[in-house]
Amino acid sequence: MAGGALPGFRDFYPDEFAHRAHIMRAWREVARRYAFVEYDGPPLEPLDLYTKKSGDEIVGQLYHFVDKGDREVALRPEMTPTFARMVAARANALRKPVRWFAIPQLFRYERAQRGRLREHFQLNVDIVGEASEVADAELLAVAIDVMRELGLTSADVRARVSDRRLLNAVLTAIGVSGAATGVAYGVLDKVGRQPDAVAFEKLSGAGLSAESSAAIMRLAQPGALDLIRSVHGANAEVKSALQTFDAYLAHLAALGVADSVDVDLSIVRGLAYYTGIVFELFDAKGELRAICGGGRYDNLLKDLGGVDLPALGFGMGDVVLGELLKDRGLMTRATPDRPALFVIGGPGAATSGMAGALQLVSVLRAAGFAVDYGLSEKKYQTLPRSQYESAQKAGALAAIYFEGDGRVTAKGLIGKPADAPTFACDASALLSLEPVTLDALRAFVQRLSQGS
RNA sequence: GUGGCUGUAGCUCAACUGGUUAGAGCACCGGUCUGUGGCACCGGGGGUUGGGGGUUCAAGUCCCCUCAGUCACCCCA
Repeated sequence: MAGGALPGFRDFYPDEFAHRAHIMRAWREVARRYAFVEYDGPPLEPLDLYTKKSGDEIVGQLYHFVDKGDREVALRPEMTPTFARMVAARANALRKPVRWFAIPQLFRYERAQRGRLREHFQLNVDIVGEASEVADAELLAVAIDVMRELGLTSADVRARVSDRRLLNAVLTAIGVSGAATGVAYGVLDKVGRQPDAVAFEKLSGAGLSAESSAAIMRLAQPGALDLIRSVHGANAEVKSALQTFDAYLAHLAALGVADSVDVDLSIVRGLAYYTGIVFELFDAKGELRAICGGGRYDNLLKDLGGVDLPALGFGMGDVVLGELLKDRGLMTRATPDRPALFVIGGPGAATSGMAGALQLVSVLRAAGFAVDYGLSEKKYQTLPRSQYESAQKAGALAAIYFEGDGRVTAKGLIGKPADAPTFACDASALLSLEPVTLDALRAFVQRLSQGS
């Protein structure tokens, strides 16, 4: 549509904003339960913050430009470099382990597709300063608990976990080394999405024997862990990595999330900086892109900020997650806030006038109620029937009006008019903010909100 | 960046093999209903059929370009 948002960018109308808020509420709530604290950084960063880590080829996928001070800058495509910088700058002063999270809006100049836009919000959760696999388990538990918070069960979303150290040890044991390692990673990453014949061709092209290639391909199969245990269990490197990974799985079970976790050594993660346990979250039907991905990146802080601290984290975008929630019917309750009370012109409208209505509105708001009304004298004086309609369409719990005999009446708007709950009080008591009257009205509204 | 598919009102869709001023439902706005409700009835605003060009007496319909969406690739968050 002409005149709409830029391609890959979204307008958030109230309904969509409510969906976004629903997701962000869940993010913050779970992060809070896990005792992570929120931080943020600039949405615009020096270009080289990203080129240093990822190489110049990433520039083609960045929103970048030269600012008026001749600085090369870019809209942040990810949060990790900013996070690494912030942590590194105060590394000595921060209490370890650091548990921080952020909800940045990220940008990437790429062709938009379903679940993949040029802009999205992403929950970033990171832990710094703890090398134990307990931290890895804690991290994945956060991600899985976010799913639960949003109503997604282990039948909806699966976590796939792998370990680069284990994979590296096994590859070495198989006899894969040097450039062939990268090829093996690439092939494993594409298992299921690329014909096996192509995979074998690539492995062979990297100088690997047919037996080695077959062994690599078996790593992507279910039960690969047991296979590794029996074939390479005696290898010291493999044995050590297996112990860590087994402990990790045991921690996940103890944290109560094992039912959502599958071991899948073909999870490689595109980002090169991962060094240990990595994971991704997918919808169980496999219809969408990854919901979440992360893992351990023990060398990144050293490479970026010169501080040698172990670290791990994940990113979870709002786009794919939102698609999944909509597909599963879990987004229907996420609606814009509605007013509690809607002031209409009742029998007392003629005598109270607009001034009286506004005074009532003002008092109710001072008392903390969310209050809406017609915004015009004409509407205030029009037929009660159509005013009730307006109040209902606004989603108000109750309509409230002057009776004209010194009293104010509030009437519930749910159900039939005949058995609508009614609240009545003295107008002057309400307008003078009398505590007993206000409490009674609050209780009335509270009852209505629970009934709906 | 490459290729396939799609594009009619805010939304869901109509419009026979090209043929009068492109329609409907929902939504929105106004009115009637002389006073307690999601109703009903009446009326209204809204589309240069994504945009541009071409073929034709005539294009929403056919052709080309372009833009956007979508899917696959690429790449990844």
